Amino acid sequence: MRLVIARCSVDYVGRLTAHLPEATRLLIHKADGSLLVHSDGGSYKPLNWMSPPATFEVAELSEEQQLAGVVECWEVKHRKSGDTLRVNIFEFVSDSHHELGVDPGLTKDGVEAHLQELLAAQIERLGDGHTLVRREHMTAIGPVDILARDAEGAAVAVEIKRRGEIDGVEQLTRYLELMNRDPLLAPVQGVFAAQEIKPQARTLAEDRGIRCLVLDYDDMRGEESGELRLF
Amino acid sequence: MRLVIARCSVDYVGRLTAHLPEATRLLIHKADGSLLVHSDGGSYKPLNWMSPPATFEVAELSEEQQLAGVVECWEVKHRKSGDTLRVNIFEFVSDSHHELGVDPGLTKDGVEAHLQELLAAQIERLGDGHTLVRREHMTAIGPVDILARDAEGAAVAVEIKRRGEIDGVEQLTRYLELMNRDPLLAPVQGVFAAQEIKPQARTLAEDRGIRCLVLDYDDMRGEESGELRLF
DNA sequence: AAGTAGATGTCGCAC
DNA sequence: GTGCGACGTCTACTT
Repeated sequence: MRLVIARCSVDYVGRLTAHLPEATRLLIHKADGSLLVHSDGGSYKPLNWMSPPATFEVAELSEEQQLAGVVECWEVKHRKSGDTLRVNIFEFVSDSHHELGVDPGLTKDGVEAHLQELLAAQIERLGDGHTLVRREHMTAIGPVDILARDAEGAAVAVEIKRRGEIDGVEQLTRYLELMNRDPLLAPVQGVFAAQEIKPQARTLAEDRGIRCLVLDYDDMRGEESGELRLF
Repeated sequence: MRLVIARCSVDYVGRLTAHLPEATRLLIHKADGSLLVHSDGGSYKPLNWMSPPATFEVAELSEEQQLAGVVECWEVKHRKSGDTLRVNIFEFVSDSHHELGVDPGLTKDGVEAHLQELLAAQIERLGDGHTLVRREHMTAIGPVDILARDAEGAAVAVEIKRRGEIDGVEQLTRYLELMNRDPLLAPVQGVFAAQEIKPQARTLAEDRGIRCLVLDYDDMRGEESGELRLF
């Protein structure tokens, strides 16, 4: 990994064209050929970048570039799409190289999968007398998170999200449309379950007769550990 | 901006919990308090990070940490959400600081906005005799990209995307539902226009009576410059 | 290879 | 601030 602090301007030509005027920035050139251009602010997204796999080349300086004060020009090109990042360097402030080796990578503990697991185990949160049929019930257009039956034995399809937004309601609507054509299931009641449901999503869901259920993650985890203690 | 190359492990606790085992990485600590943890590969997304605004603190080392060989522990906490990133540093390989100043920022030329502009100017691409009513026609749930009328004077609502996927069809469907309740507009014909339309999106659209129109960006730009030459 | 749904998405704009 | 759509989305996973 090469780290360069330099006064530079940057031009990107690819899916769009973009330009960064001259300023001092951090340039990160990774082992896989990718290049990141970072400023001292913003979030993790670079001002501009080239993703791997890419080729890195120090380009010949045109007379125009030399007159403008460019001391080095980098041309980073994507191997497949041909997208190009051109960096005009006016001054090197710092330039270093470090061997990092291959990273063991991130391990994460998801939330949505855990929510599904918890709700399947605590299915009565859907309402008294509810029973679980199965998780990931397959339909022609994809799996419904949870299929259950209410106290009267009627089918209940549950879509689980960490944050409930309109997209999730649309998804559940498509499932319900399909499932309600199946005489063995119909009528199917829809439940939109999430840690947090956005007002617009709730309005859309309720307008379509879909019930909204806010899941308290901490509470559910508490109940889980409580159950564990009993055994 | 502080740049540190260090052998470290990282733990994130926030919307999810995640862990990075000990390895040599690049740590970028920005002026706004944010921290990025990068490996020598992957794309522009860091292995782990904390977005601004955040507080940075060098934490006391527990006995356990000292025994494990930790020489310094950073605790970076998000000011609002309380999400925390803890970096255990086992060895400093490099440590430097640079003043970058405020960045003038990126200027870009978009594509979707340009497509809308071009289609409005070349409205006959919708079909012979079509006329433009307006761009960004407001409805109660948001603006329709283009409202036009066909040769017979019937309303045509156009949704434009760079890449046409199912979401876009759902969006247009919602607009059409609403617009078809307006006696001044109904019946409204839907057109889903994009540089590229995914098969599933096309199937869904056509199933709902929405016409699909593939836009040739280069061709449209060519016609635009051709028109410019005439004047 | 292509399609789909999720993301600690991030970013920018309108209300 | 919240809502909402776009993004050079990226990414992992399934078909």
